[in-house]
Amino acid sequence: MNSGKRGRPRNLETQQAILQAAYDLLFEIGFADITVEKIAERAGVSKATIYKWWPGKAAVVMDGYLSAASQRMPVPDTGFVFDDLLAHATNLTRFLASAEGRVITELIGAGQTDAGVAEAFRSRYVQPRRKETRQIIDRGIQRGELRLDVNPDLFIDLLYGPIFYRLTMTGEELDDDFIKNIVSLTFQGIAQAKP
Amino acid sequence: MNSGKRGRPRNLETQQAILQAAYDLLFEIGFADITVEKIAERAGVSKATIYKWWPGKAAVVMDGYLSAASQRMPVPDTGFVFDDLLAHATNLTRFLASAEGRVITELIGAGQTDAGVAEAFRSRYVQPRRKETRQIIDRGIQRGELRLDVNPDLFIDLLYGPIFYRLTMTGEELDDDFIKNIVSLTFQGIAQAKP
Amino acid sequence: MNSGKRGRPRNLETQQAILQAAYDLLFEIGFADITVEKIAERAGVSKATIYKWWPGKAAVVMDGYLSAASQRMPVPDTGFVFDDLLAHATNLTRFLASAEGRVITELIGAGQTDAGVAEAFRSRYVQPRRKETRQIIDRGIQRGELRLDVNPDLFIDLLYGPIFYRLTMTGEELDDDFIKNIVSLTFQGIAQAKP
Amino acid sequence: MNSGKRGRPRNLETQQAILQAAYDLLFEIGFADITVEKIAERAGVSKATIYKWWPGKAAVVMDGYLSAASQRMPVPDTGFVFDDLLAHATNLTRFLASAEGRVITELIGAGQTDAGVAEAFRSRYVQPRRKETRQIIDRGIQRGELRLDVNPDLFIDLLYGPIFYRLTMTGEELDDDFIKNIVSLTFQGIAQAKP
DNA sequence: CAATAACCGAGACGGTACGTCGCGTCTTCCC
DNA sequence: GGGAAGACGCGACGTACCGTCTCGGTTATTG
Repeated sequence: MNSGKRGRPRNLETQQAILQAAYDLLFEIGFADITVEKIAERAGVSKATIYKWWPGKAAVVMDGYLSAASQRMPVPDTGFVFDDLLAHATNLTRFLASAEGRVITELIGAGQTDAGVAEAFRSRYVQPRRKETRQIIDRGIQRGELRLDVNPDLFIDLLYGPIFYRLTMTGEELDDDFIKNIVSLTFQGIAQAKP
Repeated sequence: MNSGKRGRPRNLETQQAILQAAYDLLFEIGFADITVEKIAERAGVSKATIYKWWPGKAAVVMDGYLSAASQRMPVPDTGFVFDDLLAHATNLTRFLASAEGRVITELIGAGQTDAGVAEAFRSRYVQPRRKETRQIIDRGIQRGELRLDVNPDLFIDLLYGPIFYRLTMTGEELDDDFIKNIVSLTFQGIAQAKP
Repeated sequence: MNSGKRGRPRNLETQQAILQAAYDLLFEIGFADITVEKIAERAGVSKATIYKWWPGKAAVVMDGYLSAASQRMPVPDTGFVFDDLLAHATNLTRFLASAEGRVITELIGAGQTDAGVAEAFRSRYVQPRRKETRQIIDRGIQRGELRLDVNPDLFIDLLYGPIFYRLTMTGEELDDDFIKNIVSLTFQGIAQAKP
Repeated sequence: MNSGKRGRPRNLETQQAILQAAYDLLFEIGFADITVEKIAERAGVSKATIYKWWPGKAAVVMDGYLSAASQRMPVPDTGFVFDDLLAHATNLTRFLASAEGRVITELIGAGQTDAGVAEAFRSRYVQPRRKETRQIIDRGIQRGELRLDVNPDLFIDLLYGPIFYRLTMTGEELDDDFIKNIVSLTFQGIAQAKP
């Protein structure tokens, strides 16, 4: 077993060059046109090295995106859930409407036929984002602004769901108006009924 | 004068054999493992014939699914929007939880990197389903059970969104309980406020 | 079964381009440095096409050599076995001392670890050459110039053996003198003549 | 003062383990399937160590064979050249007909495209064997049993040549009968005896 | 009812990428 | 300072599909 430090150590720069190359190509030519060979060439690395650490193109590219795109979305805190959620959803949507949107979309697509990729996307992208939203929601619950009788994770499904549904299925525009309507509608459901 | 109908006409059976083969393979080996060659072999058809009528594998398979899977979901009509929507959404979810779920999922995935496929999926799958739901919703509006101040298409986004979000992104189970909660929550938003 | 003529027929030029490319490379860069990829590139052909018709590099190259190098050695007929054999062996040796020598040598080498290649070399190179020599020998036997009590194929082993032994094992020069001595000795034997 | 022996000295056992591993593999899987990695693994040695002392696989394997296979063939001395040569050639042939035959054959093959290997084979295998035979022949010459007018090295070519010719080129069986005939013919010549 | 044109199965082909293997080199740690 | 462990660039392997292209043969419509 090699739990010690025998042998030539893995070159960190090499790994990062690979991830960076994958990330760049993702924006330049898109997921479908990426090949392991192109990644290797751009990273100045041999194909074999890539296959040593990742099972295939989808895995490298996903890892490349996930490693680079750690720029956290700011989690607003205005004192009101509604405003917080609206701001957060608007941020997300603008992000998705930019070049990143196509990329995210392709990654989701890749996940539909590759369980490993899907798992990575879930644990490193979806769940963290949900955690952020959970903060906002938990604050709202503590303040008594939101229902107490329903699992709050459902609130997130209700909010994020329509956004990604448009993004991946109907292809309709994700504009600020849409978000405002979604949040409002969602709210009039989840808001504590006034006495 | 050549009024457009010279020569041997296109053999309908051939086309259907291709679509059927594509459809069958979709369930047997999944979208990712399908190849044009396999479709051709199973249909007893030459590859060239397939390429004559479709631009590539994704298109044939999507067409194969869409042509075969025209079994309409029954549109319930109980006299109450809530019950209708709950029944409809439950039907859909059970359908998606079956073997069809994986297939639909793969098709959505394919659409993320293939505009033609996405377009076909939208116009022949998504929009028709939405039309069905529109009927339910329109009846609800006419009966005064639903808000009048919001574009009713958003109701559909709100309802369908979370379902496909779970299906394609979080991978969490789609059980009857989940649907019931989603519909209820959605409703307390879109329902006409009691006086 | 495809005993008929269905499908696009095999392109003869393609096959010949492959064999020609293999043959040329054999002289230009030598057997060891040939790769299937280089043959494919030079022949303007895809690797897959080569692998469709030959099991690997050794087979194509051997076939390429054997197909091109059909230039028969003239079979001399002077009326005397000794002169005929001397002339024939001298021709062969001069041939082997030219650029062809290295090539033949490499092909023999390849045959040592590849049964298919060895078989091809035997049936298409070795045996035909032996047939030629058999003619000379048979004429000698009929004329009563050679022993009748021994299998004449052994004569060929005795004559060709030392030539290829030098070529492949000792590496010593193959000059006309050597051949003259070999033929003479073969004829007269190495034993001291009884007085 | 550094009297030449600083640091850990080269481990002789390591070298021998490498040669032994190469030798064993030669018989187990054959020359073609040997890789430096397999030798290293079997010898419990790192690849780099092998490359430190040999230029490549062919060299190690050849060295491995040559180092291990030093079991000299007994040089018979009956008082008659013919009997001595017949016995010696028969011994050799039986050796070549055993498992060693394939191995020798593969080594000869390797030598055809690798000058270093060929050189090693010649100086450490071919020449020593020839020296042995030279002894027999020299005794025969001194006894007046063999011609004095010809370079005696040619006798060896004449004798060994046909054996290796069969082994490497025609692939025909090397049985005792063949050897007997070859030796006899070599002695008496193929020419019809003059009356 | 024959000519005509399109259809179609079989399958060869040039390409591109795949994922793997072995080479020979290099780096780090351990003895 | 020798040597194992093992990462790495490189180059070739043999395979799989792609999409295209002949072929030979078929089949309906039209003149």
